[in-house]
Amino acid sequence: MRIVVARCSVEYTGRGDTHLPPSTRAIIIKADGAVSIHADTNGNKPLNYMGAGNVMTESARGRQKIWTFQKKNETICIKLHSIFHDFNVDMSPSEPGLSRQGTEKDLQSFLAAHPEELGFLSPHSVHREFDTGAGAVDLLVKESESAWCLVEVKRIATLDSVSQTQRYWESLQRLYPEIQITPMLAALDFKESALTQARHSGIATHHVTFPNDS
Amino acid sequence: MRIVVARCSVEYTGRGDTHLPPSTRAIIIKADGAVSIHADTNGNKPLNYMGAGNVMTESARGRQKIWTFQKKNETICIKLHSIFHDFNVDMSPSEPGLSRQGTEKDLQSFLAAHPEELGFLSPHSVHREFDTGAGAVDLLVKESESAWCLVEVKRIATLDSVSQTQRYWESLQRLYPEIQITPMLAALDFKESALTQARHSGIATHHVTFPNDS
DNA sequence: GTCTTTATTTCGATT
DNA sequence: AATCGAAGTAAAGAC
Repeated sequence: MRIVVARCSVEYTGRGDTHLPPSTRAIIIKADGAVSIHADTNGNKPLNYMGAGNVMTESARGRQKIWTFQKKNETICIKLHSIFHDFNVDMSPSEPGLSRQGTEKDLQSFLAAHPEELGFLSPHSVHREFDTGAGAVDLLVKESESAWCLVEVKRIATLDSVSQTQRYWESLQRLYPEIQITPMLAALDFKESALTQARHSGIATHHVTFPNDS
Repeated sequence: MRIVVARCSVEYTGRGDTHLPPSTRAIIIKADGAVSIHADTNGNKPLNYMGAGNVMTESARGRQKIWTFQKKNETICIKLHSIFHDFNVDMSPSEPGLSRQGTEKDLQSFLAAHPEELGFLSPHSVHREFDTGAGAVDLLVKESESAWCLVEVKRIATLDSVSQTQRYWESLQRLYPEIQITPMLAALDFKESALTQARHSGIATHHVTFPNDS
C-alpha cells in the first residue's frame, strides 16, 4: 500500500464527470491498483476514487507530476502540486477478511429451517431463492399442492420491500395460475409506511425475532 | 487526519455483527471522527468502518491498546497488537469538495426544461418532485386538465425503478380518480428485465440522451 | 429525528 | 466479462 499526502487536483470521467479543485489530501494506492483520494472530512467515503484493475501512468507537465489511472470506461487524473509524504507500507498479502453475522442471508437460512416462526406448522416443503420470473423470492413455502406462500425476507422492510414482494407475487401467480399463492413480508423491523402499503396491497407482514437478538 | 499502520483485530456490532481476525492494516481517523480500516486489497472499500459522529475511548488490556468508537446504536472496537506507524497529517480545514455533472438530478432538470425530449410538445405545465402519496415522482406533466403523465427519471432503469413507477402511478390515480394518469419511465439506460416488466405493467419507457453525452 | 431516495453507488453471484 | 439483485449499503434531503 502506498500512501501519499499531497496538494492535488483531480478529474474523473466515466460513470459521471467530476472535478476536484486543488487542496491537500491523502492518496491511497493499494496493491490491487485501487486508488482513493481522502480529505479530512466526508466520513469514511473518499472524495474521488477508482476501483482495482486499472493501468497507472505517470507523466509530467513542467515539474508537476500527473498520475493517470485508466480502466475500460473510466479515467481518473491526479495533478500533484506538492508532495508532503510518500511511502510504502508492507502488508501481509493474505488478508483473512471480514466475517459477518446477522445478515439478511442468515435470517433467510434461519427462517427456512424454522418455518414455524412464520406460522407454518407443517409445510410440505420450503424452497429458497425460488425464481418468480421477476427475480428470486427468498422463500417459497408449499403448504399443500395447491397453496403456496411466497415470503420475502428483510432486515428492515421499506416501501421498496413491499413493491418487490408484490412484483414477485404477480409474476409467480402468472406463472402458476392454478395455484393459490399468498404473499408475505417478514422482517426484523418495519417502517410504518411499509406496514400501511402492505395492508393496502393485501400482503401479510410478519415481525420476526432473530434468535441472537437480545 | 491520523494514519496508523498496525497489526490489529476488529469487532463491530450495530446494523450487523462483524469480526476481523488479526492482520496488518492501515487505520484512518479523520477530523470528523470517521474511522476506516483498510487492507491492501478489497478495492477502495475499507474492511470495516464507522461513520462520523462517534466517541472514541482508549483503554488497555495489559500492554495492548484498545480503541473503542461508540455511536448511537453501533460500536467498533479495535485491538492494536503492534503499531508500525502512527502519524498525524495537517490538512486545510476547508476542503472545496467534489463537483459532479451528469447526475440524475441534472437529468431531471434537463427533462423538466425540455419536455419535448419525452414527446410532450405542448404541455400545460411540468411539475418536479410531485407528491404521489407514496413518495414524490420526479416529473408530473399535465398535458391537459384531465390528462397527466407521471415521469420517473433514472440514469439506469432497473426492476426496482419499474416497481417504484407503478407504486407512484397507483397511488396518484387513487388520489385523483377523475384524471387520466399515464406512467412513464425515462432513463439513459434500461436493463432488459426492466423493459419487459414495464411493458407488462403498462408503463411507457423512454430512452433519453443526455445533451453532454457523446 | 425519522423516513425516502440517490449513488461515479459498490459488491457479489450468475450467466 | 457483462448482468442483475442486494447491501451493516452510506449520505443527503425532506418532513
